[in-house]
Amino acid sequence: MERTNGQKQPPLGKIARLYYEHGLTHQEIADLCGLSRIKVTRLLAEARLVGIVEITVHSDDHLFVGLESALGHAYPLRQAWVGPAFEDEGRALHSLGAVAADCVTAFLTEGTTVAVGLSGSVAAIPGHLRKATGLDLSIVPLTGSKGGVSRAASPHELALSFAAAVDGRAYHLPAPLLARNAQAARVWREDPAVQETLERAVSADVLIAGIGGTAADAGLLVQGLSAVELAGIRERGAVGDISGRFFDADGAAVPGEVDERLIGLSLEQLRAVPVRIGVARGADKRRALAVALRHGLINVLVTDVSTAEALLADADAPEGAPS
Amino acid sequence: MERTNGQKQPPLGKIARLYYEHGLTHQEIADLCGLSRIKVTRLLAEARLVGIVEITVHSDDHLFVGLESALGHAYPLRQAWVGPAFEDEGRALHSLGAVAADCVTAFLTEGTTVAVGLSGSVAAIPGHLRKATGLDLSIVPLTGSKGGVSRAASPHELALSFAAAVDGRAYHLPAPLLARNAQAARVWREDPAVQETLERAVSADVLIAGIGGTAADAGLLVQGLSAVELAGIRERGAVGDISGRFFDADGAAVPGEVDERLIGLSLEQLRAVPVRIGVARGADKRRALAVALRHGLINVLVTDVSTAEALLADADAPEGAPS
DNA sequence: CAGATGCGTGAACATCTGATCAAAATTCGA
DNA sequence: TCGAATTTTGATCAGATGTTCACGCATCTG
Repeated sequence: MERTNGQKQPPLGKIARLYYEHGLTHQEIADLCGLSRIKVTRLLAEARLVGIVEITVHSDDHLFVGLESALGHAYPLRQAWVGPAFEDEGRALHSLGAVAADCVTAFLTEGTTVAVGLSGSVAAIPGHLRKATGLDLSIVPLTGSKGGVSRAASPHELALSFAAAVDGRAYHLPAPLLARNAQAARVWREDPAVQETLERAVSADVLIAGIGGTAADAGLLVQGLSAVELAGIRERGAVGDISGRFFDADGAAVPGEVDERLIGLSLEQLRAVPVRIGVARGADKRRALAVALRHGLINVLVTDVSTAEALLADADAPEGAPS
Repeated sequence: MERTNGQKQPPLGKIARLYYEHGLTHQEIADLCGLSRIKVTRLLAEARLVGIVEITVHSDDHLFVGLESALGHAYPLRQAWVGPAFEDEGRALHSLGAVAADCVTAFLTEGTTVAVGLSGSVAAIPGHLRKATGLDLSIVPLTGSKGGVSRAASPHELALSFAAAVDGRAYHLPAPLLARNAQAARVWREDPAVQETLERAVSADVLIAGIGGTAADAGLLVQGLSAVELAGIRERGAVGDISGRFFDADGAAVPGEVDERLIGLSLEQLRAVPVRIGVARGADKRRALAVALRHGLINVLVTDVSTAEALLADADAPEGAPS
């Protein structure tokens, strides 16, 4: 009718530029391009999502310097990164991912190998990473993959996302997270491809993993276990897990059936990685985090303000169970 | 001196990051940092201004492809860059600067020398340029500097801004734009420092200048002339100027007292630069632009939609003076 | 020292933006 | 071919943002 050129989808770049560089309002762009305002709003959102629009903050400022250094004194840490706290779980995850992304980025240098664990928090990272071209980075999964519940459930998928985001190379660990039984697990571990990737993970420079609690929904791993299995693990003293390996209040491995079925690095092997970044937040994780920090399972902490404050409180009352 | 709420000025980087990376609202940041919402709004604006926050659009899309290619056919141009049109002069200038910045950037390669002319439009560019590190760029003024009315009035200041923005090296032309008289101008031109910079300008790879009209307020140069001088120039057939050199309807130089007093490249010397970017918009400039384009004084055009359309109309009615 | 001038601040307002929801269009399957 | 499910679209509205204005505090000036 009136529009002679209104047929094709207008290029995102044009819209984005009109908005961000030329300062037109959504409405003005809509009029100019023959679209509805809402459509422009959505196209702009897409442009940001896809990465056509990139917003960078050039600054080394840390967000909560005080808390970060306090944590560094209270626990044996190389670094702590603290982000804002949120009521909403979705926002919290998003934000934590942003902090974690800044954190890993700080550890990337030429040829760095990063091992990634299975964790919802870790899955939130790739979206915030920015290309670090020319660094020749390698990304390795820490464990096998869990049946396809959600995308985040597979460290392999995660490794791919990371690799795509930072322009690195991803390796595959062709095995399930949990084998049917101890016997099957042993078979998997003998697979040469599995062995190769696990070795690569052991010798990684940086490790990034979530910390799981032992509450029923505190972590992706826990969610894959039956109530019975979980109860057994708790009975044996487990307070949390890192990359699928449960540990007790002394930071020691918790043996058992689940542990034998799991395909991935052992706690001792994890310790071999010099930089061990733990990402977690929330009341569920408080106990597990405190232990992981105190016993050096984790080296670098990424968390939010409220968890950080809780951890500082725990540090003052070391052994007494905080309730 | 510290305020009662005990907060020192919080770092811009923190605020910017909370907003752009973590998605807090201004209000939330204000509460978190103990500031008023408005203050946060202002700090964020400052962060963008200073360049702590950088918004990049990764796209090669041109804004008005149709107009740009039409101009390319109607006039002997290498390229045309067209931006949106605005009622408001301030916005128009800002926007034109953004387009011009994209345009010059497209011509920057290793070791490029850019010569910058005296122009309000050109002055709007540096704010939109982004660092192109490692290119070893040189920025040279095309003319001497005008007495300190506004910052934009000095090509030297401009060259410095450009150089700072793209991380290049700026050269100085230590001379006034207009000498007291022809005699004084000759003396200035004999100065070795002046000669050296002028030579550098003549052999520049890219030239970027505004186009001035002959209306009383159409251009920075014109504003510095007396009504009598201006009348004289118009009588001799001048329709506009580029970098201080007036030209007539045939694109030929307009000699005279002003021309002799001016310190800067001649029209012929300007033509020696392979890429000649002209930046201008508005009804005032229409006439001058059409001539400059038709006779190849300018090689690459940066303008806005409405000026572009006017120029296309002029191209159809070549010689008849459009009034 | 009073008055003038400029800068920084926050309140109120106007505008812009993004989320929600319902209608329309499209695709897919029977 | 029709209908159902899914996606796309636009209207409405709540909330976020930015601008304007008036005030207070500081410094400058006579």
